[in-house]
Amino acid sequence: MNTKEKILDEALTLFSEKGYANVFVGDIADRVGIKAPSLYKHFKNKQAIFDAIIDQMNRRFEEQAKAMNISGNDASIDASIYKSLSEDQLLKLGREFFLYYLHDDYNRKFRKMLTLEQFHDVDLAKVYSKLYVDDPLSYQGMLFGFMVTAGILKTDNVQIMTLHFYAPIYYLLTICDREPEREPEALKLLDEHIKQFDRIYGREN
Amino acid sequence: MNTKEKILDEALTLFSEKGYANVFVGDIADRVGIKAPSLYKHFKNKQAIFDAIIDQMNRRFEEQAKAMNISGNDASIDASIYKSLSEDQLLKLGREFFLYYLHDDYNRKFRKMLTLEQFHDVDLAKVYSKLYVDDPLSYQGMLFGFMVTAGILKTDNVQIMTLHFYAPIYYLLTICDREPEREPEALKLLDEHIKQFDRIYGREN
DNA sequence: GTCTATAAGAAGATAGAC
DNA sequence: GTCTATCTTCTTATAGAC
Repeated sequence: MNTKEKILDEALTLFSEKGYANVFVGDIADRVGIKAPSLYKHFKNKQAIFDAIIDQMNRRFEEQAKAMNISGNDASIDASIYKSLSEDQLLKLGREFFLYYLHDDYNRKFRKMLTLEQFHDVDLAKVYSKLYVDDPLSYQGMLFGFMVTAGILKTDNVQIMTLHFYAPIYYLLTICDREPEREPEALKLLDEHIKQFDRIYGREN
Repeated sequence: MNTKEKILDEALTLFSEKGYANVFVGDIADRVGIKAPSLYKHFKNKQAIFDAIIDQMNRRFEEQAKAMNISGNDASIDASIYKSLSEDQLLKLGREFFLYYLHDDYNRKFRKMLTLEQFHDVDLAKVYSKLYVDDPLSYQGMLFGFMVTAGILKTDNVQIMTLHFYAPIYYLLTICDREPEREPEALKLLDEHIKQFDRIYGREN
């Protein structure tokens, strides 16, 4: 990893814990192993570091979205995976999704940073809403839509069913971001949530 | 309102929008209509203002909890209100609860301030979790418990049922805190959520 | 309790040598 | 690209008059 990347990496770590205003250029430099003035050879100023992190996330996200479109074409293939979805499979998928977002360093730090900066301006509010509200809901909603069509799930309001699936997961994620020691408790609730979700919306009903 | 109270009030307004570190003592003084140094006659320093806001919230919360215990004694009276709960009544109650927390200035500002400061230290994390995770869930869970006993609601896992009720409400609240212009959309989803909740857990099933 | 003046220090950023 | 030295500005907080 080159110096520029290392700066972004360490800055993200600090921003996610302390918030932009509480992180000093010197703190970032310390962690990178250089002096503060050297940092200005890589970025115009402190704000440019923050902006670069946001840009980087947008790029990664678009790549990921593109990769999903390639693997899933019109996403009906993604749904076909779920064609014969047992409760155990649903649990496994839910847990994997949850633990990935919780434990993946980049995802966790970026989410925490945005949490602290979401009210700072309209653009950041929109980024937060896109990443953690609208996109997960519309993607998950699309998958659930296919599953309803396939008769795996049953509902007359896919949007609300998706909200019922996703909102508790989001809620448990915010608990663990704030108090990581509550992860076991959250995982237990996650399992019970998914089991109950399956009972409510699954084939059997 | 005396000067000390006005300082707390204006400080909360600013902290909730910009975060503690981005608010300067002079900003608070400006809004109060005094000069920065005068502010130090009322509070030892900037941190003391923040701490006083937290203390004030704790006091208000304890008063409210006490008032609920008096009016509801062992809370079984609260539950009796819901004895004959129609979908319309559930909708009305849910909407009132949601709009109160969203529009009440003190609640909204305090919640937004804590959102921005929740990772700053363990104490603030605990305050956030108490106010917006554990207490709502245990209080709502208690009410739902009575309603299950009374046969108004049906479930074999009250905790998860409560999570299914509360998590979407929390989720919609965070959307509106971040993007107030999305309130109509959130209210529509709130209504559909509660209707669906009633269909899932209500008497009829 | 409020003011003006000011101290004290922190933090962002630049200059210029290497 | 990194460093030391330094500048500038901003911010908290105090001193002391009224």
